[in-house]
Amino acid sequence: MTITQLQYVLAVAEYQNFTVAAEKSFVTQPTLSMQVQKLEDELDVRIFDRSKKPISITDAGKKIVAQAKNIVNEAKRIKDIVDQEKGFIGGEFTLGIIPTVMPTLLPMFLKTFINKYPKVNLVIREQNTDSLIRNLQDGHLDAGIAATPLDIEFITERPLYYEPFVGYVPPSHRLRKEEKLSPEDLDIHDILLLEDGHCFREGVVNLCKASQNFEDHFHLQSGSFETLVNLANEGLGMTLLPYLNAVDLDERKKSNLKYFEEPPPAREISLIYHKKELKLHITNALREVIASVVRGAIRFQDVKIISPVSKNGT
Amino acid sequence: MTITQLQYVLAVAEYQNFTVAAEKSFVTQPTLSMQVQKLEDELDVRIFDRSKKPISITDAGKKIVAQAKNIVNEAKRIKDIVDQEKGFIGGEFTLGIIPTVMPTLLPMFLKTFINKYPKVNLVIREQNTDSLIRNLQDGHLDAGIAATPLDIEFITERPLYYEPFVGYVPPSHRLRKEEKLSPEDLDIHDILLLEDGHCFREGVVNLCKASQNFEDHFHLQSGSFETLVNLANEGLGMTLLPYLNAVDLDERKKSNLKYFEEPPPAREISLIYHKKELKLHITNALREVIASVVRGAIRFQDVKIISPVSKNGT
DNA sequence: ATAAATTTATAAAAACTATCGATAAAACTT
DNA sequence: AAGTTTTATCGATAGTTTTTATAAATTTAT
Repeated sequence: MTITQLQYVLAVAEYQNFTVAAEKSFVTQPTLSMQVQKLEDELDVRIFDRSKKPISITDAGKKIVAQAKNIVNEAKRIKDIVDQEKGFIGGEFTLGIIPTVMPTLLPMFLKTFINKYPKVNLVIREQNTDSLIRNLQDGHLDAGIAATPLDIEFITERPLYYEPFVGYVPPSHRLRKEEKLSPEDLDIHDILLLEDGHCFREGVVNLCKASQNFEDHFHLQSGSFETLVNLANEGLGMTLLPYLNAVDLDERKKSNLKYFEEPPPAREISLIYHKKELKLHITNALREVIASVVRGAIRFQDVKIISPVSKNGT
Repeated sequence: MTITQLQYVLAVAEYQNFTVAAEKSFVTQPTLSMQVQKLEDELDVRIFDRSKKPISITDAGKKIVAQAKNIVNEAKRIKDIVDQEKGFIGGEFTLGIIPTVMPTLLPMFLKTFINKYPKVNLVIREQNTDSLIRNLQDGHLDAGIAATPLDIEFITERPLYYEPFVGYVPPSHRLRKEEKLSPEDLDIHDILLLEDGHCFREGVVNLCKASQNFEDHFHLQSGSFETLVNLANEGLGMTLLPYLNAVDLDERKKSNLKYFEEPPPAREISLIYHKKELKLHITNALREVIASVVRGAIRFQDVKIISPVSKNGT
């Protein structure tokens, strides 16, 4: 049994087709077919059922594929271990970012990072917190950026910055006359929120919960802050924006912003990664780059951190 | 990088010597040396420092060896997966048994098992509960036999039998005149106990705790029941024995046994294994064999199970 | 300090294996 | 039923692992 054979098996399992799998593995079809056969002979079990097309995986095959994935992944990590030992900052690095952070944070640090560490092949994925955690666990992500604290056993959280919430209050809104917002003033029923799954929503819900007894139903949920702002302008209520999104608004819309009293409620944005610390060198490099660019953009000493995790265990 | 190369590296790491490692790997020394070199070249890092003898492992090497162990172990499991899928009962199976169970239980089932399943290469290791749990976690053991309940997240417990405690009370002892023992009569200060680490001791301590407020100091601790019995005969106190140890005593000593009132305090002995259920077929076969031989030796309906785990978190 | 013994590295030859291109066989499509 | 797609088989070839033989380096013993 060789690692190559396992990789071939994984390719066939993925593409459900020997010819395609061979192409993707950069070998000819007979090469791949023979190696898969050899492994099947050695284990004395069929992994794939080729009697019909498209081919299917046998029961034993499913378990073998699962284990093969495991082995091939662990084998790949040998290279990471060596890189880390050498202090080499390079190779592939996959970073997941939650949707409400992505558009504002990514442009701030991306250029700086790829210039400073040109040998890192940075792969960015936009994912909500739940899939982010799952992908960190099974090794599909090397690190993630999410609202914290999450308090998950196998994850290390390294705070990057604290981002206050800012109110977007259109002229027609009852809170328009207030100089500063206070969490007690908020009414969850006239705040426009992002759709479920975005952890920013959980944060806002928690913020309102802190001052009100709150039942779980909303006027409306949308997928982007831009939509929320436009809906607010239509008189459908107010909305809350993270600070970095708020400063990105055009001048006309900025006039509708209302800040909170000190200390403003804020979300904690952290770099999170598996406690196994597999690519710690790159992770640390990333953290320093982000921290340095954010330091110029956000400067708040005293904030009140709002948890992104819903209390009733979503 | 091949699995063979990783195995060679592991052999060198284990024997700290290329020549011996080659013999143990059933290849010649140049074969092994060259493959290790090839891997070092591919990773571009020294794994072993050969400049002095005996050779030593580099820092990077240590990490590579740890990961290689992982990979090679996971690779071995492919074969297990296939065996299990086929319902084949065979291959290596490593079983850990706690010291206070080993001498009485092992002779009862070993012959039956190896006759019934001649293709299983059973490896038995005597280990205390703590190392048993550790070895189950890192895959060095396939199953274990220990006093339960342990209530450990990743472990499945399948009770095998309930073994009552029996008092060994020498003629001079104050409890000698009693017909039956009762937990309330016991005084931890004149019970001879096994040394720390044997979970049987924890069970007895818990039994006494149930009726007394108990401070942690003992007259004496020994490593074997035989010593305890002999010490008891010297007038140093009484001791408690598991039922199967008690019935193994010679006739003269048996006269000093005193049973508990119904329901007698008892320990639960279980077959424990990782929730991953890697060799479930063999584990189940083992459980059935043990359960069938024990059924003839111990027959109690109503017992009071004493936990083997110390309450103050040892 | 030098010789002997032990251990690891190197070199060339032999055995073995993965890969390829060409082609046959099987299964599916129309 | 013919054509298309997909997988298996075959022989040739390049590449790799392994072995035997031997050299180089290191340690131990005299």
